[in-house]
Amino acid sequence: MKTYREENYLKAIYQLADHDKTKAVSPTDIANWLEVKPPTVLEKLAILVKKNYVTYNKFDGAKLTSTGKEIALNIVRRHRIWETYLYKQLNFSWSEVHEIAEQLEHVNSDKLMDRIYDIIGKPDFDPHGDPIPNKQGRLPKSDRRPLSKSIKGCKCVVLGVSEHSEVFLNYLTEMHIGLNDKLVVEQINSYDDSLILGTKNKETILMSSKAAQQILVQCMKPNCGCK
Amino acid sequence: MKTYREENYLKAIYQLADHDKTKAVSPTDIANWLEVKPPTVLEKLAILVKKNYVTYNKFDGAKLTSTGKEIALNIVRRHRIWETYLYKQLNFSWSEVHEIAEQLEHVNSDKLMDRIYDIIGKPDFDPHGDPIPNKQGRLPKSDRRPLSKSIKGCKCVVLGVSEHSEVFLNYLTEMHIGLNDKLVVEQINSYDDSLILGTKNKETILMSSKAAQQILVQCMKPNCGCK
DNA sequence: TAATATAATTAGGATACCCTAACTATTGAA
DNA sequence: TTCAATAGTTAGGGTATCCTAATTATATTA
Repeated sequence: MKTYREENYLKAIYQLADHDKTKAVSPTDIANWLEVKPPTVLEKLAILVKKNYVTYNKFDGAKLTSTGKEIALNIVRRHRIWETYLYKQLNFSWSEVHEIAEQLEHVNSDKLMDRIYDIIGKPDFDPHGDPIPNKQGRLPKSDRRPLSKSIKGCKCVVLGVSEHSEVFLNYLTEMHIGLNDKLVVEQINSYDDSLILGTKNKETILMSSKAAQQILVQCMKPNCGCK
Repeated sequence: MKTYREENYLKAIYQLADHDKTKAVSPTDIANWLEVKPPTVLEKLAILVKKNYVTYNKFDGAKLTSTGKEIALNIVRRHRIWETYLYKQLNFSWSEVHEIAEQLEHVNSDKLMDRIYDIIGKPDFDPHGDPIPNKQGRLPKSDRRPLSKSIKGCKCVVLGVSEHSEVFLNYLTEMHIGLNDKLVVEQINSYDDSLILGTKNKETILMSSKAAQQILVQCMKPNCGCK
């Protein structure tokens, strides 16, 4: 029996591991992520280990087993499908969809997910540019990389963001930067790595390195020389 | 804090009271409805009473307070809006929608409900003729009454059903009786209160009193004399 | 490296929900 | 009206989630 909480623990472990692949997922990380206390996490981890969804030890942290990963990716799939649906079909803004999808992702009906996925046109990526796992839990490939790794002169398309906070998303909206927009890197200030960008409206904007690290882009030409 | 279970208890009390307005809603009724045992219900009732959502005593049974009724009607509203949406927009069959709506009704987002309600065209009734409460918890008026209360010669329109079981809905389909169909009561057998009905295809069918009690109709003439 | 800060863990509790078994009150039928 | 069936209630548990406080282990840093 997978409860709503259990799904959230597995998803949290997946997302934390995905976010920083070099770092072990610690009980404290999970606790902060889910806004519970570490002992609560320890207790749940013991259960997840017993169910063979997770392995855990102090040094490697929590790791999903293949079964656990399958469940987590299914929730991620549902989440991203719902986000796309809310954005494309129900006219929610980029910054609104996450919270509602957090609830909808736990609705258990494969048939419903199939219908929704059909309607949005079976995309490989959600409106944030995050890949939608397929039913088998496989992720589509992409050449997305942070905008901060561009070289001068690079022309690229915005495919997503790494940070989903409302503050950041609102910042992008104010800057008139949205999904699938084209950007041109006109200048890179070597002092602080800030970028001067040309945007779709022929505006020229200055962007900090911090922000550029969170924007995921793909070069428009195959071997443009970006890292 | 209203949990998903709590919402279900309030909805159950509302629906049981609505279904038979003369009968007190007993703990056993609620237990059967929610598929739990009576002591579980008693325990929850004590909590709901303390929260002032419900009053309870052995003789009057469980009754919703105005606060409790408001919550219950909001859940009913969500449920019926989702059912309509699943049926009209996502092409689910009537027998499929209930189970999925049971889950979706607990998703908490007024904005989402507003969008969904807009898309289905802000109807007052769901496809089965059940009234959709407005945001203030007020039910749209209708003169729906059981077909079984018709007098001989009555001409009426089918507006809904009181029973939503698959068996019953399939029976109606077989009998070629659907929403908005016109019926004429040609004869009433006083022995068992069964009815002889004229239907849209000029068929004549016999219907038991049991079935007629579950079909909700409205007379086509204002003062036709039906009870 | 010793002192200190941080993380992991254990112990002990609380609440929400759900149960069975036993007891009491009510009702309904002989 | 009395006895048997049914409904309501109480007592006592169980699991899932979550907590605080205290303890132990690990890391960091002066």
